[in-house]
Amino acid sequence: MSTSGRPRRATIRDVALEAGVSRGTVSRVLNGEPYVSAQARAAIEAAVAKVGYVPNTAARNLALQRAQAIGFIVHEPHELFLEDPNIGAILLGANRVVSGADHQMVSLVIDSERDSRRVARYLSGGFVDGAVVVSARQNDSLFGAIGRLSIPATLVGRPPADVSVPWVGIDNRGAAAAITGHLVSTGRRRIGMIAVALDRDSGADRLAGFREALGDRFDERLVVARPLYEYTAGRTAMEELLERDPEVDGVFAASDAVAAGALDALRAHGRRVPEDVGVVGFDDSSWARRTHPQLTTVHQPARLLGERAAESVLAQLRGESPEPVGTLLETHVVLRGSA
Amino acid sequence: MSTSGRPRRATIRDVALEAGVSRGTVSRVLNGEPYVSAQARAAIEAAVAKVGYVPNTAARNLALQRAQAIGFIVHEPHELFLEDPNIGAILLGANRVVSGADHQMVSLVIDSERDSRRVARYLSGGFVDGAVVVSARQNDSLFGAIGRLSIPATLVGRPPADVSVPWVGIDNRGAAAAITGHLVSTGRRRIGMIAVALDRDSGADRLAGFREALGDRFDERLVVARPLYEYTAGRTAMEELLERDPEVDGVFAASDAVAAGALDALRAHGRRVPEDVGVVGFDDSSWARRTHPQLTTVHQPARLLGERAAESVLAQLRGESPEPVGTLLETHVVLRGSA
DNA sequence: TTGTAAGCGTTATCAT
DNA sequence: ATGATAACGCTTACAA
Repeated sequence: MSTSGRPRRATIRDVALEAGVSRGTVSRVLNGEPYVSAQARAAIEAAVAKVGYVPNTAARNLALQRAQAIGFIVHEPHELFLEDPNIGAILLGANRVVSGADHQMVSLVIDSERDSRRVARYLSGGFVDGAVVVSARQNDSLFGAIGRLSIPATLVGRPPADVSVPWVGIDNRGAAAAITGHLVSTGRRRIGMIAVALDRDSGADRLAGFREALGDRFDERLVVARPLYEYTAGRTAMEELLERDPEVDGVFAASDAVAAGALDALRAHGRRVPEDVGVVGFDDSSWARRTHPQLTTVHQPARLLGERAAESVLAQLRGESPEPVGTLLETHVVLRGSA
Repeated sequence: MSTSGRPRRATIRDVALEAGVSRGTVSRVLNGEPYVSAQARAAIEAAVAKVGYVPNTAARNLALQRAQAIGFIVHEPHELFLEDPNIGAILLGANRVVSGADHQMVSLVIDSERDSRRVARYLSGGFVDGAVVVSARQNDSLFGAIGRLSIPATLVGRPPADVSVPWVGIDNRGAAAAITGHLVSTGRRRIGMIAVALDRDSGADRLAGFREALGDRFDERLVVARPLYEYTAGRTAMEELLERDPEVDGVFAASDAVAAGALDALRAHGRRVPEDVGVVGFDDSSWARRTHPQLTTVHQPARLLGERAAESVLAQLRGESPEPVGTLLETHVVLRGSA
């Protein structure tokens, strides 16, 4: 009388038994190696089907010392991971090249200290061979983990000065200066900014570009800051801006989602856009075409950023370019109705 | 003269050597087990730090026969995975309970036959202990894989009749009937529908509910179908509807994103909402509050769906409730300005 | 062409 | 309280 638990999953051993060959031969067939008799191959294939064999990847990874998987790590509140079309496009691009290389991309979202530890643990296994890291904070504990594991990683966005790791990004500062310049050149005199995520390179650099473009005209009372790139942040920040100075006639919002919020706040206060105040955004995300009027904004090649980052990780995996190096991708201003 | 490759990662063995104890003791300390001398513990902790030990999860999973990870599988074009706020909310909910149970959630997106195979392979490893499956098609090859692996899985949405697997969902048909009823009861006479994703239970059921609510008044010329829940689908479908019958005074769009598109198409054709035509959506997603006017729609507890699905998988992992069973969550109509 | 056996890094049982 | 040692399922020399 045997107590039967949940049916054990078939292993190579079972296949070998069934086919009347050794495990080594089974493994060879499974991996499409040459030097196996047609006879053995047929028997093994039949046996695989019969016992319902599926390979155990954990064991395989352990033996092979690799996982055929790349992590896509986002350090961002979950809400934003979903709302932010930029991250989405980056993910899309990365996934395209990762699957093209026949690796599996696994997305991991970090939203707390606990998450951070769990992800570090996850990375430490043979679970992923490398990682694309998005929207890390300037002082992210993740950097420590990645360094310790010495696992190939590439950042999207510029890393803090003291960590050296390959990265791809855009010239946030230059782009911000360019679009602010558009506001200036179209005659706006009292220009404010809704600055966001100043704890990240993107946020800080966009503010720097704004300041640079305005020169003497820069008035720090006209910049209001928010922690996250969100629609509602745009609404409330715009309210605050109008309170501080009802005469503002130009606004640079640090992202399109934020600009959309600003637009609605302006409408609520009876301001016409672009007649009374010109508004510009950043990203050229799907938000930009859904506002009324549509947004003048900075086009950022988000998808391409993802592709490049993934390619960089794969290259590192192949042992190429060991030294960290940053790549800047081009941006450009796209003119629509809002300014 | 030794050729030195990339530095090998430290193992338990290295720690044991360094600390002058056996591997067994190290393992015990690492797993916080009792019955270890303070002395040994201290020595081991020092050694761990010194050699920079990080555990190998693949080996651990192999030995333990579990991965502490749950897959979140979305069968959807990547673009939509990002745009669809519903999926986002489901993911959020699932992730909340998965991380709460100290498991890692890994998201896998299927967008091609090749992806499908790769994901099946991935699942087959010791990589995930179970899976939450979202937006599967009625004849999804994934079902085969999951059945073969006999890995605990729970669907979000009703599975096809011939597969028996636990699921959570909403009464799409009843909800669609209810919101269509609102259109009827507010005096709309020529009511059309923009039906979407008829190859999935949600899409088909919403159409069924619409038909049911209209009874004799149902006119199949007034329903135009689209494959995916997208904003642009709403725009073009609304155009088509206006062409087919310029007199339509009510529209049920199968999702809020689609309704938003319809709204913009109506505006472009000089129709006022809700004066000339009433529009209702489905989901009560973030879209619903960003349109002008805001949408009257069906509230669907997306986040809760994700939580329940994840809980169900965890329960199965604990060996509970072996037999498949479906759960329906409540929805309700929320009235805003669009109808 | 095929079988044998030694790893891969953990955990867990059983002595001690 | 701790040390051996046998799994876990797979790959891969090396022998035959």
